Order: sequence, then C-alpha cells, then structure tokens
Amino acid sequence: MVVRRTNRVTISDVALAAGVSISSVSNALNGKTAAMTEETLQRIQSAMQELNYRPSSVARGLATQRTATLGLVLTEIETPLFLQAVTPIEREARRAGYSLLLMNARNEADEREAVRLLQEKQVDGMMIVSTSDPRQNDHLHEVQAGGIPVALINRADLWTEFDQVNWDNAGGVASVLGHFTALGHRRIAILAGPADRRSTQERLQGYRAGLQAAGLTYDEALVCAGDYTSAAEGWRESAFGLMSLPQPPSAIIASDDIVAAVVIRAIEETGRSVPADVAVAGIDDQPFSQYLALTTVQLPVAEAGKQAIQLILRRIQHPETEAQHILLPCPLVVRATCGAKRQANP
Amino acid sequence: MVVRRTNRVTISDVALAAGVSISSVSNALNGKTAAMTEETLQRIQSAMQELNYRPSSVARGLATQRTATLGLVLTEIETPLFLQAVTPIEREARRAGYSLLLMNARNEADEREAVRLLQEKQVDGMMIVSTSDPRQNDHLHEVQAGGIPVALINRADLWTEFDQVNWDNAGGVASVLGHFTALGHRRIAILAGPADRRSTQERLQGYRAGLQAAGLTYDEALVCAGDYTSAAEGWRESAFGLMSLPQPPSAIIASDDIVAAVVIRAIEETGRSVPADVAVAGIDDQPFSQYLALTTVQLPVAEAGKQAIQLILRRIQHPETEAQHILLPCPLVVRATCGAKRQANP
DNA sequence: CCGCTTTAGTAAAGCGGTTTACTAAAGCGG
DNA sequence: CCGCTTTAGTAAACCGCTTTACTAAAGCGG
Repeated sequence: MVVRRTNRVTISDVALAAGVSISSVSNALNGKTAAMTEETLQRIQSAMQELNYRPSSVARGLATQRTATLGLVLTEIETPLFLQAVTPIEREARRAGYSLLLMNARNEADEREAVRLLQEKQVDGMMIVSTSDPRQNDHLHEVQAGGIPVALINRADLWTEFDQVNWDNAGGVASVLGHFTALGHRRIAILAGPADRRSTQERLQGYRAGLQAAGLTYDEALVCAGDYTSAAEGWRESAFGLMSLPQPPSAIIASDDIVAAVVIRAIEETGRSVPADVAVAGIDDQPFSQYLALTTVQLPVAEAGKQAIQLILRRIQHPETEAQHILLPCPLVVRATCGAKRQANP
Repeated sequence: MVVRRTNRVTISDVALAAGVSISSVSNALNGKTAAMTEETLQRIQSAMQELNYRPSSVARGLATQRTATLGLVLTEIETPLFLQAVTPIEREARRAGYSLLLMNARNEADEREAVRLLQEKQVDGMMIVSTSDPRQNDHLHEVQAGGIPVALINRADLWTEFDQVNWDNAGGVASVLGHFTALGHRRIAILAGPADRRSTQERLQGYRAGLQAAGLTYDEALVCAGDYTSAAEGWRESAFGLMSLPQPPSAIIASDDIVAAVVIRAIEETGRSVPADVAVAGIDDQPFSQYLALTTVQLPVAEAGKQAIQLILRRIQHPETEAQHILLPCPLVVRATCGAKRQANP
C-alpha cells in the first residue's frame, strides 16, 4: 500500500477512478481529445468532478516551463499615479490567460530584488513601471537574455533591446503652454520636478519650445525646480515667491496635480483667485483632479500599461521580433482652473 | 551525452561544477550548512556565482508544497478605494518572504474563477477584499478545507470559520452625526447606499442611533437610498430634492466621498455655499478628499489589509488556532466641509 | 588495534504534471 | 485470410528541486 504525504487529489487519483491512464487524463485536461472516445472523456470528466480535482499549476509549470504568470514591478510609488496601470494590466493579463505577480519597489536595491524574485518564480514576462530616470539596467538585460521578455513603462531607456512605452512629456507641456498663450497669457511660470530627472528635462524642453512658438522669451525667474517628494512646504514657498515677483505670472504650470492643488491653495491665501487672477494647470490627471476641476496634462499611465502588456504578449509569442518603442501623446484635459471656460463665455 | 532541453542552469549543473552532489547544493541553498566543510560551501557558492544560478521556485514549490506566494482578490472595484489595501499588503507579504498574486474580480463569477486560479497556483493563503454583501461562500470553504487559509476583508461573513477584518460602519456614521449635532445641526440628511447592502444597513443603524442619542426624531424625507454605481445624476437629483424640501437639511452625510463631491457641487449650484449654508461629510477618506478639504468618515482599508495579512501569516504558522474577527473603528476626519473650523473660530 | 559514534556527503525516491515513443486492437482492401 | 494503416490509449522519462535513508571515513576511548 502506498502512503500519501499530502491529501491533494492528483492526476493519478483521477486516472485510477476513471480506470484510464495518467496520460489520458492529461490529454483530457489539455483538450487533446481528438483521439478519444466520447465515453472515456465522460468517465474522466466525471471522475474529476467527483474527486473535485484541481490540477496543480506548479507541477504543470515545472513540466512545461511556462507558468502562465506575468510580473509587474512598480518602482518608487510616491503618488497613486502608477497604480493606475495595475487595473488595465491585470485585466489584459487575465484575458490572455495569465496571472499577475505584483511587486512594489521602493528603491533601486528593492527593484533588483523584485526582478530576481520574478526570475526565480519563472514568470513568462515582466513589466517595469518606473520614474523616467535612466539607470543601471544590467539586471534586466540578464533577465531578458535568460529568455524572459521585459517591457519598460516610462523608463525612457536608451538601450533599445527592450520593448518600451513612454509618454511625450515635452509635447504635453508644450500643449498647455500653447493653451495658455492662446488665452492671452504672456507670463507663464513652471514648477518643474527634480532637475536630474529626465521627465523634468523633457518638460522644460517642451516649455521652451512652447515659449518660442508663441514668440515669448525665456525668463529664469519663472522656472522653479525642486523635489517632488519634499514636503508641500517647498511648493507653497515657490508659489509665494512667484506671486511676489515684480511682474508675477498670470499662469502657472505645476509639476504634478498634487503640487497644483498646493499651489492653488497658496495663491488663494495671497488673496488672489484661481482662475480669475492666476490660471493653473497640473500634470498627471489623477483621479481626484476632476473634483478639483483642475486643468491638467494627462499622463496616459493606464494606456501605457495596456500597450506594454500587448508588447509582452506579442514577444512571448514571437520572441525574435525587433523591440518596439511606443511614445504616447499626453492630451491636455481642459477644466476650470485654466480659466478657459470663463474666456469662452465672457 | 545528455541533451538538455532548456538552457536553464540547474542545481545539477552547479553540483557538477563544484564537484559535489546535488543534495549538497540543495543543503547549501537552504542554509543547512551545519555539517559542511567551509571549503565545500565555498566551492558551491562560487560555482553558483560563476554559472549565475537561479534556483527555480517552481521546482521548489512542487517539492515542498509551499509556493511562498499569497493571493489577493479585490472584488468589485468601482472606486480606487480598495486599491489602498494593496500597498500595505504587498509590503507585509514581502517582508515575511511572500510574493503577491493579484486578482481583480468584477463580479461573482469572476471571483469564483479568481479563487479557483489561486487554488491551482497553490498559494499559501489568500485574502478577499469585497463589498460587504453577504454571499455564497462555498468556494471559500472548499479552499480552506483544502488547506489554504482564507482571510476576509469587509466581507462581513456570518460564517465564523474564516479570519476576517471588518470596520465599524455604524459607529462611523454615528460619530459624524454626533459631530453635526454638537455643531448645532438639527436636520441632518443621509444619502445611504443600495438598500440591500449590509454596509448601508449598518450605516442607517448608526444614523438612527446617533439621532436617538441627540434626542432627534427620524424623518424619512431626510433619508435617500440609491445605487453607488449609478451615474452622478442620481445623486445630484437627490441633493436638489433635499434642498427643495419645505425644511431642507442643514447638514448632509453622503454615502461616499465621490457622492459628497457631487453633492457639494449641486448645493453650490442652488446658490448655497458649503459649509456656510449646508455642512457636508463623506465616507471613505479617499486620497483626493484632503484636496477637497472634505470632512469624512475614514474607512481603514489600508489598516484592514495589514491586519488581514497578519492573520493569514499567523494561520499559516498555526493552522489550528481559532478564527479571529477584527472590527476596526472608523475615525472621523474633520476638515472644512462640515463647518467645524468656522465654528471653532467665529 | 577494535568496535562505536560522529561527521561529511551521497543516492534515489518522490512532488504532480507533460510528452514522446510505443502497442494492441480494429479496420480494410485485395 | 493477410499485411497494412489507423485509432485509442499507455508506459516511462523528464521538468528541477527536497528529503530521507544510507555510507564511507574519521575520531576515539579503552
């Protein structure tokens, strides 16, 4: 008599109950029913039913070297912004028959560990969402070399062998700027993010391009840099500073929607009103922004997630195709804080 | 000569390179180094390094019947509310050495499938976050009977064999009501959720209790029920209806923060102002609520997640302990829309 | 130097599936 | 009735790791 270690119902229990071989049960499981009597199939299926059989993905994964699982690494979540990618990615993954292993990475060491873990779990592919800083990518190269496709979201990687999805920061900022100048604004300030961040540089580039297109000159006094993660205090100070300039700006582009909220409150504290006295726009289009009626540049995070998983799925099927780089536009979402509606109906 | 199917570096490659047996490599991997020469250990470790060996969690999972993975099912996400549980749960899971498999379930059939999938993936435990409706739980019983612990968050399950974390809806509503009556309000309306939902019933219960405590009588005209998921239109109508009563309320408790935002806007459209003419409070404390300066009852979703994963980890270690039921308080977060600050500094 | 225990390490049987190569029986044309 | 192909199903190797039971060698007290 064979002694069982676990109480799990296995494929051989089913085979025994149905009076067929293990192979046949396996075939039934995988839909290879072409060469199988209707009666045999029935017997197998009712045995499964009766024993309440649940095939082990783990065993199957070992045998097939496919886990039907994808990994998603979210790095440096300071805001719920990147979480917006999770829902669409999970949906598309499930639709394609994959599960999603989620890892949050708070810093670079964390990310390396997350990636290593996903590698050990033998995911069939992984996606990395991060701030747009360039950084060391050797661990990702190694993963991809090991046969696990990697797709990057907002990582703006210079190495081209990864599939990646980015968004057009420069174009987004240029379009708010165009919007403001069309509304007649001439002095437009920008609160940019940390200076060393690629997204900051791209935004400033869009800012300069927008100015030039409108025939305006660049005024350093209207450009504030600073850290996103710093307390709201820094941003309040910047706003106060801008408003106490000899020629204060009549419009402000904030580095993200939270900063915009802080700036709006600061402006109102100086006795001015938004948008009557100062127009404000943010960057992000976070879920709460519609409740603030905030005009903002939308970062297409959810869309980027959708595209990224499509890239991964494609590469799983055709590993040898060339890496694809997608650049998504950042549409301007016009609400009340830019004053456009007031202008439209004077 | 043995032909390899995959290019994966396996434990036997390492053993070969180090000139030891597979068992020894396995022992080294698992820290069973007590009976092992320093030199052997060194040889094994440098062989691992050199070959860039990554042990397969899949194979290990099959051998040990532990996957070091937990499942999280989020049901019926209409708002980003429940997403708040993800970050703390992932953090605690990683800290305890587990990875997190995330599944979003849009409806009941979806949930059953998600649970079945997690079962097949042989997670070591799973957590279900859902709206508080009682519902069929046979699939969860089966999972737990199969040896996978299940913890419920906000499911308010009557069956007691599950670990579960809930929050005190009644108490939360009672405390806003207390706050309003303390501020002198006598006519306080409530927009409750769908009538058949447990959370709605609990909130109405808290509402009645609060009225009674303040010596006020229940007025049906001040109680609106309706569906959360209905378009904002329904809630606007309710707000207009309330404000056109012969004796309109001077304070309103909304069924969630988004409804509160809608109601505030509707009230302002009637020419009244918040909180000067009408005080408003929400329920949820969503991330955006602070930017609306919304007074609200906080649903401790993140805290519930943390507690739930602690329950799961405990049960994985001690499967036979009795199920634990935790009820978290819902603290009142006082901001501007209730008018308390105005009252405090007249 | 002998028998016993301890030490360092190994062989081999699983874990629960998939898959390849094989076989027995049935079908079939001549 | 014979040799061939097709059909329905099976045996057994294998995926990469853990773990138990075992062994050879070393240590050691007398």
